[in-house]
Amino acid sequence: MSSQHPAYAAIYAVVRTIPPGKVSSYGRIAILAGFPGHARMVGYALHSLHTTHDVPWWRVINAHGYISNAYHRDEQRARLLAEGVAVDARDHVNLHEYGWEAMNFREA
DNA sequence: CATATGACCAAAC
DNA sequence: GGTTTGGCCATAT
Repeated sequence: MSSQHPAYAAIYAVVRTIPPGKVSSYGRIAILAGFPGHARMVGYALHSLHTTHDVPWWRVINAHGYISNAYHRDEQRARLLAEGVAVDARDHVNLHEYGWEAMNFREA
């Protein structure tokens, strides 16, 4: 792998942990990777993936539940829909339904 | 080394 | 629902 920064490896590892049909946020990934508050680094790390398809980058959206990716939002929406995640016409995902366990405190 | 920009976030208005 | 502000840090120039 050609990770520029050591922290990227941890970020990628956490993103790979997201199960299909679920989504998480940049900030939450940063916390799980051991870098609370460094959400921006997560976004940069995922952007750095470019063509490397080792990581399910499409399962990561912003904390508001919206797709933040301006470059591949169409592809990201299509991939999420393909996994069963309902994406709104405004590229919005219901975090209460599809949010990953790590950010979903009510499951009972 | 200094600035600007960015797949962010939370609080405030 | 929207915008603005301050904060975090990696890259590019």
